Amino acid sequence: MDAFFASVELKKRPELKGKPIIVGGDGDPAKRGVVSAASYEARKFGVRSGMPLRTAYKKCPQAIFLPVDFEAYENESEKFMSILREYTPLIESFGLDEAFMDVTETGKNALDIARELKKRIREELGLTTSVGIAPNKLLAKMASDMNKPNGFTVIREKDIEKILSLLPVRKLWGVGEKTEKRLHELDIKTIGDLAKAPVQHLVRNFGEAFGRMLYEHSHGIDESPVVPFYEPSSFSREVTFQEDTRDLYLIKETLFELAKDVTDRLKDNEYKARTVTLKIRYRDFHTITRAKTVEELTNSFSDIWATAMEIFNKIDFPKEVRLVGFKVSGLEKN
DNA sequence: TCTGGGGTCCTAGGACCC
DNA sequence: TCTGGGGTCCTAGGACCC
Repeated sequence: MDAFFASVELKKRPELKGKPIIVGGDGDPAKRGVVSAASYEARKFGVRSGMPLRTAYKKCPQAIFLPVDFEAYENESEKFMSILREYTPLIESFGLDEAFMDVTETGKNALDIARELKKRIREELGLTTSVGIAPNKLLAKMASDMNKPNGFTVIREKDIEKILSLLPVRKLWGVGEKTEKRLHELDIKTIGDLAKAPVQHLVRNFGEAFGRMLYEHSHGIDESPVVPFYEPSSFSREVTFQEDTRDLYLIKETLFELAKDVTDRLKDNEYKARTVTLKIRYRDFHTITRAKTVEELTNSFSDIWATAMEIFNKIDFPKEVRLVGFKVSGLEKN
């Protein structure tokens, strides 16, 4: 889905159409928060998702800043996914606004399906999409990114090398900022350069799993199946304070709220957990996590909070805190 | 100066067991 | 005095994705 959060906001307030829209935090560019989505009008000013709202404001002060309205996006996402489900049950959602579809067994032409989907989503939801069609998930994902917005991109088997080789390595799925930098240090700038590197060289530099993945991905190889449902492996919540604090009561109180929330979600989804993790991010962005695993699976708030306090009491607070987080993992279904 | 929130997966090291 | 090799579980941190 193109600029999904921003596009849903425009459905709520059509009079804003054509204006630069920035969705993020609680919609106040003077406060802490980052851009969750920016309309293409805002992107012209250099606004990107992940950017601090304050920075976005400097780049585009005339933009309309709106708070994140998850409920609205979840609703729209439901409608989007159910349209996809009419074509195949083999759908793997990836966040609220993306999905992989395996249409191999539908007996229909993938391009026809894609054309129909784009049309229906435009007509029924009033939203535009960018579609990628390819022999595997990796290439479909990269294809969908190539001609945004309103894209329609096909990568055929015979064109894989030609299409990949000239792209910067950063465009490869799984290569972020850090890996890009390390690859540059190895004089690897394009996906073609990466494809020329021997597997062993990559494994030595990036570890067994990641090295191998880089090798395969650079050759367009991806055998991973479309998986319609994953068991969750953790539930968590975290929050950044508007101002850094050393007030231990405030920190503990905030953790308490997060823990209640997470435990409610644990119960609602009918899981029990064995591990509790606290996360503290200090003023200088140094971040620590401290975990404890108990013998017995539990979903009882008082058990979970007791474990959290055991951990909490061992944590040092030598400097101000900007974020606290609470997570449960080691899950099993009730 | 600034750097959200919710997830996943991987690695390295230590404890422990046979 | 010198102490292997394999496996599992746990913790902490880091990179990446949307």
